[in-house]
Amino acid sequence: MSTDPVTFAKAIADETRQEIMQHLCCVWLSVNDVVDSLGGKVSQPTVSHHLKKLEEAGLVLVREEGRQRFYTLDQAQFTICCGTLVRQFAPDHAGEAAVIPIDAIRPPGDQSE
Amino acid sequence: MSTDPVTFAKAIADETRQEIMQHLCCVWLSVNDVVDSLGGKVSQPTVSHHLKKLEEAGLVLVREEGRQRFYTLDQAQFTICCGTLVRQFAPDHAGEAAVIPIDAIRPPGDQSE
DNA sequence: CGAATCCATAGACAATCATCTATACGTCAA
DNA sequence: TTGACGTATAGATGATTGTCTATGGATTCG
Repeated sequence: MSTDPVTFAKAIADETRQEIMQHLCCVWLSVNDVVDSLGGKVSQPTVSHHLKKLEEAGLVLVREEGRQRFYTLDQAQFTICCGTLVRQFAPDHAGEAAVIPIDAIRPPGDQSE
Repeated sequence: MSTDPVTFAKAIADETRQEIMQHLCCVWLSVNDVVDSLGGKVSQPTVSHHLKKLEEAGLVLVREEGRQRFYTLDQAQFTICCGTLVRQFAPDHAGEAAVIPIDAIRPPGDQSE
């Protein structure tokens, strides 16, 4: 149900897949829309393959409509996975910094710690 | 300097490496300590290989002491990477949920959306 | 019905990667 | 200095994976 950290990491550990995720952020796109958004970088079956990976990891929402399948990034699930990562591997920072701008954590020029 | 999301994801996208990260969380361990902590799962050169990967991704801190090398997980850097992920792929959730317990986001049995 | 469109699946191939054994390098101790 | 210890590196191998072309299944339209 809740994706384990290894599955989550493997799902997002590819440049093309992260590009796709970027394009699926906040919008619904059909498979061909995704193919077009990548500007001929990869073929349609390759896009389908990546979307399947993301779906298996529970990172996208799917809506079927006629002969088309629309995908969008599940931001809530993605956020949950990142939260799990932080709690598991950065317990000293859980509860504070996960979404704080970098400069707020390490001011420019800061040498301490 | 600041690890990009693809490099970060690839660095943590391995079960053995996540086990190592778990053991390096909040403590300093020598290479052999890490090998022992894995209970013979993998060999010493394999551990060195994984530690190198983590080091290249900027996820561990290293301290040399005589003929030993001590490693520890860089929780701050790890947290920064997770924050970058959330801002990039879950902008609607940046600023809120990254560290909120799952049940607070999706109550058990919740079917909505 | 028949053709076109959208997408998934199958199979092949190359690249990446996790792992091992063997070995080399640096450090410490006797 | 010599040997033991801790770690990194080199090279080989098997498994995984990203990508392609070809094709099949399902839906829509004329």
